[in-house]
Amino acid sequence: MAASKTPTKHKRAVTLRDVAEKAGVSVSTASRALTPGFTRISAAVTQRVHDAAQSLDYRTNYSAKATSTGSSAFVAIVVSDIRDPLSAEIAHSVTAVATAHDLVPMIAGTGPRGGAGVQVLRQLRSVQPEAIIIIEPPILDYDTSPMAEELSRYVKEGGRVAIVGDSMELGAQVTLSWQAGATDLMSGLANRGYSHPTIITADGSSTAMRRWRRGMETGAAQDGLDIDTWVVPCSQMDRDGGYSATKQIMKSRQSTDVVICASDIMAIGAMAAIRDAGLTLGPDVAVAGYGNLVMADKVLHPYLTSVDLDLARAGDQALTSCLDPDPAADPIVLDHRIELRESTPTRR
Amino acid sequence: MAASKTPTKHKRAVTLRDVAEKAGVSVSTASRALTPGFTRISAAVTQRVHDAAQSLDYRTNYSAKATSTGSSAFVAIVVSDIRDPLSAEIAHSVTAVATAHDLVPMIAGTGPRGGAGVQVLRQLRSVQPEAIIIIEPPILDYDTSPMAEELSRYVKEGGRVAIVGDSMELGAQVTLSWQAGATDLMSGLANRGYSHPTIITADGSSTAMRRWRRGMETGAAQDGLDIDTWVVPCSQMDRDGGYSATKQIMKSRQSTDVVICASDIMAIGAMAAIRDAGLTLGPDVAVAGYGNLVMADKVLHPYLTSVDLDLARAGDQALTSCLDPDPAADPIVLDHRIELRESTPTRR
DNA sequence: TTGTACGCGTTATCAT
DNA sequence: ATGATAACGCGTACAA
Repeated sequence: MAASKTPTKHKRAVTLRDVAEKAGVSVSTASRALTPGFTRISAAVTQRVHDAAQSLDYRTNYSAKATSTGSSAFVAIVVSDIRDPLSAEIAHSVTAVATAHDLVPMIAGTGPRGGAGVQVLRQLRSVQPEAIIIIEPPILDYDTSPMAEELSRYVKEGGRVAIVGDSMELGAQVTLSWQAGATDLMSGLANRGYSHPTIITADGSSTAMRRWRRGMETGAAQDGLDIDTWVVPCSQMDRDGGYSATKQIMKSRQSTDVVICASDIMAIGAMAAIRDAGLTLGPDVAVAGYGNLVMADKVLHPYLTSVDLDLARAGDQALTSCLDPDPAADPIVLDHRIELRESTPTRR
Repeated sequence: MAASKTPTKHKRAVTLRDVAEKAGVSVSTASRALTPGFTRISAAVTQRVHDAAQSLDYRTNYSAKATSTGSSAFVAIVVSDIRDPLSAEIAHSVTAVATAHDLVPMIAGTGPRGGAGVQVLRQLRSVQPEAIIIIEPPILDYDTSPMAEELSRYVKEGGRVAIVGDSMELGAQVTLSWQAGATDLMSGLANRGYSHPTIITADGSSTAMRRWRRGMETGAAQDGLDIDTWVVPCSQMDRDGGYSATKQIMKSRQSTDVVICASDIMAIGAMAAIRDAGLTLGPDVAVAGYGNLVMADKVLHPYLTSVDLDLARAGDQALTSCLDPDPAADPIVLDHRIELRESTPTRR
């Protein structure tokens, strides 16, 4: 917690004044020559200044620029844990877009259950980034209102905010396709001949999970199917949770012909449970996941039926729409793409 | 590539001047009152200033502070791809330590093959962070000298650098236990009765892979074992690469009793190949991985024999040692822990 | 087209 | 112990 004892005194880096002197012009002329959009300046001088800058290896001092202009060239990305593959995928797309816009991405983590969230946001407010992008995990097991309050202060100061998730009504909203994707997946499975689906979802007040479940129900209703639901605790949305849930499902609901998991990781556990029970994956009981994570893809490729959530566009949309001067009132719902693969073969 | 067209003009946030006015003191007094280490100031004034700051919800402007002091409270983390689980794990530990030191972590990606690395570093140089931490992937399939050159400029300006990896001789060095860990793993397997190991490694000039291979050879020599080596292209260090390599190994080298993969992901593929060949994993042919990734652990827990590389400490070591005023000359080699699990059962 | 002068918010130096 | 004032590096209105 203590501030670092000996803040490094940087040796004076090359400054704009140095460039100006070397080019034989005033500082302001040098500044203008190096500003891309500037026209009223002679080509000769522009060239001289650029040459000087290059030979001195000059870099603009962002801090100074920020104090001068009031805007900072930073974009802050807040995740709960960067190690979470889904968060990482979205964060990656934000960084890519940010870099393309000459913005410097910063990443901060709130820690488990969003514990350090408020502290992190306070720190970020000191940095005055152009925008703060909040990436929420699909399972949100904590209260987001303290963070929302801190964010609203940032907004009052003119900051832009985008939320990838559903918990806060603040700034630009980008939500993954939890509902429509679920409906389409269910329809797709019905088309492949499945009639007794059991879905594994999570308890708690997660909006994403609620939507997912509703989407599944809608899809089932469209095709006149009954749907069995198995609920696991939020903390069990991993391989082990999927494994034990599936094991019990196969004991208690033997008519089940497909297990649909709310995450790919759980689906991996489900597949293991089916194999360990001596059943054949697919013909006996099929498995579908949700999210189409690169990681799961790497592990199981090309095998697990899943729903691609277009995560790469999530970051793009979030950053673009919250930097957009016109505030798009409605939440942006991302696309999805059903990926029917070998884990759910067509049923005769 | 274009700069964002309309840099947001932030409304004037609360400034130190506002706080000073509200507290009825001068700006400099307010500044001192809010600086933790300051003594020569009356308790009453300190209290008034803190109250004013709190009621106005004042936040220090880091940019202004940076222009004034010349040091910036930032730590930059450079990875090639944040989605890589190994990089993410290390980056996570850096962010945790950085936050504890009141430093703001920034993450930037170099893109595939380090393509945007130089550009990113140039941008970071504009930010003048306290330190830049480079996290290299174990398989380095590109030339790092352009980045090294850019980094050396940063160092000349007084910046601190740490490299988690082996490719650059610059700043503080932290290297994962590629060699000793490999030796220990091989010994551990020999103890469990394995006598015909085949290792799957990657070609190219990766230092990490070279060390790993040497470590394996050392371990094998200690126990008087012969070692078979299978080399795959760098680009094939994934599940599919492990799968097809193992398939061919089992055809051509039927005496193999354990396949040791240079990564957990490849090991997952290897396990699938063994099963698909109708063999029993373990008794017929065993499999070991390397890295003990959380991800692989989640997918296979508690199953795959692997070597834990103490990634959580990597970030800590990197940041701490490069901020340390005394430059530790020797590279820091991290610990490892052999995890012998069910995928390599004791052989009778 | 170019230079002068001032402001951004903060810390550091010198008085008092 | 406190306050006035000068820096820090850069952008920019204004003047030339």
